[in-house]
Amino acid sequence: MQRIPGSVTIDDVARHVGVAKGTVSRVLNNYTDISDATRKRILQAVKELGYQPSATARNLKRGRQDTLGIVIPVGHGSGADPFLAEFIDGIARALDELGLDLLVTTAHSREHMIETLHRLVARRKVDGFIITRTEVNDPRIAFLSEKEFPFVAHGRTSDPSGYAWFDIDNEAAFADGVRHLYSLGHERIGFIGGSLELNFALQRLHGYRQGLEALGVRHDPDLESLQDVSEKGGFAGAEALLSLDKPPTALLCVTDALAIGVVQFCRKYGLKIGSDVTVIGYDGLPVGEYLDPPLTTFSQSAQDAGGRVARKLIDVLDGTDPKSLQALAKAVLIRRASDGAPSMTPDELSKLFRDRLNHQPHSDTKGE
Amino acid sequence: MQRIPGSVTIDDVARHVGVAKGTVSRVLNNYTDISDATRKRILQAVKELGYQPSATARNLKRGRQDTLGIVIPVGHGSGADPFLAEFIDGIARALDELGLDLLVTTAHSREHMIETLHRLVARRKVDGFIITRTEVNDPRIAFLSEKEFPFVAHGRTSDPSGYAWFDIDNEAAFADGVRHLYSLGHERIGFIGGSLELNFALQRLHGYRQGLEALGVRHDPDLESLQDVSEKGGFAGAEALLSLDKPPTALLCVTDALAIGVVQFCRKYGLKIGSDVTVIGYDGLPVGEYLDPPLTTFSQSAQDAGGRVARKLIDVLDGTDPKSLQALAKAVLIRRASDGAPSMTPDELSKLFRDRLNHQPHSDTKGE
DNA sequence: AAGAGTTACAAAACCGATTTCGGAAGTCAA
DNA sequence: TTGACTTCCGAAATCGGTTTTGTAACTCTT
Repeated sequence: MQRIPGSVTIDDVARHVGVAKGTVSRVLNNYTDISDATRKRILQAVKELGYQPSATARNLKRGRQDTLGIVIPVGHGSGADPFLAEFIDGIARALDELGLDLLVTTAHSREHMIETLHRLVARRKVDGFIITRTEVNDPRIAFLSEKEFPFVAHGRTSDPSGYAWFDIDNEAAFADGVRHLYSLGHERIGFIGGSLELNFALQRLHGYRQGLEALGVRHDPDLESLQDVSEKGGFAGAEALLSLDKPPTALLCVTDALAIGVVQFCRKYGLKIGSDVTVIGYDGLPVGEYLDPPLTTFSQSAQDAGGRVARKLIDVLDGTDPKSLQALAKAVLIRRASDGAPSMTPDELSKLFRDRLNHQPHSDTKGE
Repeated sequence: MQRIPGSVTIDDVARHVGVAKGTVSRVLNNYTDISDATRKRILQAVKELGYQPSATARNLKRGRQDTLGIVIPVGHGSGADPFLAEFIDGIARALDELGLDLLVTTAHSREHMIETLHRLVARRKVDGFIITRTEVNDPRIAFLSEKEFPFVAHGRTSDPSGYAWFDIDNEAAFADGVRHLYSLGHERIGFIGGSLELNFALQRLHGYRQGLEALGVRHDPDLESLQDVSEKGGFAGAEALLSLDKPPTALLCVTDALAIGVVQFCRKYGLKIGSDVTVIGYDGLPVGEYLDPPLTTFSQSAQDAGGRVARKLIDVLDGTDPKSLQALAKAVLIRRASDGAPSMTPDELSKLFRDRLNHQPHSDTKGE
């Protein structure tokens, strides 16, 4: 009863032309056993009536939804993750070209995420999933694998062998980062990371250590601070590391958000970024460009990643073996202005910082 | 044939219990004419088999999709709009509570957007639409209104009488902004706006002018610069206005993106923000907090707006008269640190700026 | 104890497409 | 002519639910 008004069905078209609805369907789906004359009349009627087949009815019969799903984690009111925003943008663009749509849902906890996944799979609202921010042991991937439900991951898990994924070579990037900082003259290089359940955080930590080892330096656990992957976390991480007796002169952060927090911290205490303290982020977010100084960061084009991942998932749905759809890309270091040669030794930095701590902190905190 | 493996249907449940499938359906939909014994047996079987009804089949019969749609405009590779990201986040959170999902698609041009809208409506993939960034004469609203397809707008059009919307009182906000700047001591106040086809840009311009009028100042077209609503636009706008013979000492920008561009510009020429030049943005983006200095801005909580708009659309779908679902909210000025009393007169500012222009510009531009 | 109501469910129709099946009409070879 | 093939399309089954309709078996009335 409450039908959408003006919605024309295949029966309307069939009646209008005087054929069976099956015939209309065959014309629209390019079957060959239709005479040219009839085809033309039907096409004409379709155009006249503005008929478009109901996605629902078609899906019911076909068993496909032409829709992909993504579940994004949300914190408590913290605001959208800019990386994910770019990523989703990239997915949607890619899907648009293929006539598919993207279903976006949120989850506020790990349980909620699995629950949502479960619902969407069981109710068959989507044909496949895109998983982001993979964890070392990811319950989502376990769930979807077990259900044999198509999906693709952005990032790997501890065992990346059985599914399609796209990832960045995080180890290589961070090893490079260490080498880069070392060549700038930094001897003590700090690391601000995130929960080691997040695979990218773990990989970047490994890369950081590998980079040090390659230089013959033993990694110092004191220089590794694990925090919430957010601006607040970066702030806290900077505080922790710069308070050390022998603080690092350079900080390698696993995300731009963390790096932004570090910048905040340094600004608050009047430490000059790019000389007193060097900061490097990761994500290549556009925001970084507008920071003062513009943030040096590893870029992986979230948008591009979204597009790639979407296309991989389409391939999976088309029957390609997921195992053959695994790809590793390199991150590129975008040097802006937050890195440079150290202006002083760790000891001097420590002294400077303590000085600043005792004075009224630099008044650049927020007004009202 | 290519059915999702392990997908259990209502028939499976019915057979398992030994009842008709209609009976199962009635149990699941809380009909009363079922004996307790049968109800229990069916519920038991449902749990045992892990049955969840197919959304598609249900939708086909019900004529509803439990899905809302949003079409977001995307530029050419420019990156995601942070405001929209927050907005969508807010929508998705609200919908999650109600068991609805959000379909996100992109459109790269106005025509493409209408086309996408058309497709989604005709194929009935969504029950209603959320329209953002309304234009003074919005073809999307015209289209949906004519089709009598449910929708809600974030922002109004020139004739806002016939549909549901949520908007901010842009005029009031900008009039307030002018008053605020004037009270800080600014005599020449500039305006950096966007295309006047965007209703919010038009309204904010009106508000700006009203604010001036209320102070008995006649608005000066030279002080109004219309740009692309982006960082680049802000940069260009700042350049245009600060190059005037009598430049404004304060710039009111219609979005934070523009304000960020202004900050960039001032940084490049070594103009101190909050004293030499005052900048105020609009959107209350979290990013603004991390700028140096933190951006003073009108906040309207994109996330909150998303939630409100979503709930309004639900109400429309539930039969509430859209005309009764119109709401105007106030923007709040968040004072951070980019506004302050002018440190000099327009003439002095002009001289200072010309000086800086002739020297090598301050070297804070990006390194490679 | 007969007619009137309930109760509790089975059976069937329906939503709007796609796809299978089968048959009428036309074509061709024998 | 007649049987065998095509060509073209109508009829019906199907996807997996929801909703309507119908009815057997009880329970009340009076």
